[in-house]
Amino acid sequence: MYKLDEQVGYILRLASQRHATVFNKHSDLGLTPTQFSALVRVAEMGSCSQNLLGRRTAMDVATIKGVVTRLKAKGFVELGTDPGDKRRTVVSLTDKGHEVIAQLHSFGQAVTDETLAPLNTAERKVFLEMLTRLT
Amino acid sequence: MYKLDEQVGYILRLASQRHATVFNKHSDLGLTPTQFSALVRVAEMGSCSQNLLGRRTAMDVATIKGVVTRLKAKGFVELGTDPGDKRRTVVSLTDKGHEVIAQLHSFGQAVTDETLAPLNTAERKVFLEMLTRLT
DNA sequence: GGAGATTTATTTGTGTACAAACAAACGACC
DNA sequence: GGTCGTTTGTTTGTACACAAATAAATCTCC
Repeated sequence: MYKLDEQVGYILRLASQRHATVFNKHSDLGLTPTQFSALVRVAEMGSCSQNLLGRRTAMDVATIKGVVTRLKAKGFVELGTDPGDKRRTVVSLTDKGHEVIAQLHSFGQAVTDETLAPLNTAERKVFLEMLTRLT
Repeated sequence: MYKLDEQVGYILRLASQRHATVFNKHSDLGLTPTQFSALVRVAEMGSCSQNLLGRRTAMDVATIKGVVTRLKAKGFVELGTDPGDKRRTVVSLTDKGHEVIAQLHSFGQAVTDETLAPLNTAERKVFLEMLTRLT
């Protein structure tokens, strides 16, 4: 018998909502989970095109446009044009962006730890490995 | 060293996106995952208030209002007022809604099976049990 | 150097997701 | 029956999430 509560898609939504709650509880830089991901990824990459950033953070071109716009408005990134290709918008961190990266890493680790709190260390490893196979 | 690709929140987003892709690939009634959940839940409950439906599908009051509006526009549900409490909007299935429920159950099962395809039967059980503990 | 395919980005539209403000209705208490 | 707290629902606003249409720019081929 079909039960909504046992469907992986439905449970994924509930788990994501709880993760969002944990994220918002800890958040103090006014960033959303999506903005956080984009910012952390720009820091990893040093600077990159908007399109590549979207692809490296699993965001649609329209979505990353909005996220980058808001990160710029918040002063964490600055935009430029690629001298070698006028189509490209180059995204890089501002000084302010650089300053908060270490704090974002700590914050992100705390969110992950609290989200995974119901699982022990061995379970976390198994769970993340399986979840990753579903992506 | 902090890695975005290893954070549970980020991986949950990727898994949800893949699930959405699987859902859209199979979908032929023009329903979104959220509308599907709401419709299947109304069928389970026989009829219920909009507020209860929202709570039983983990949707905010503003969100369930929109979802119910669209399900009504698509002809799957009808709305009424609770004679015992004028505040309440009662949501129930139309004939059309009743007609598609068996099909929705099959479709939902297919989506779940395909989403979980990278895991074997034993792994699925373990995974769903752990995922449920994170909700 | 012109044509055509592809890439990058913007814009518009639809559908969530949720916070917050607001209003009608209900029930408990006096 | 009036007050107050709570419940249910609507509306507005912000932030995604993504499809589709559009345009500028690039690259390849002729």
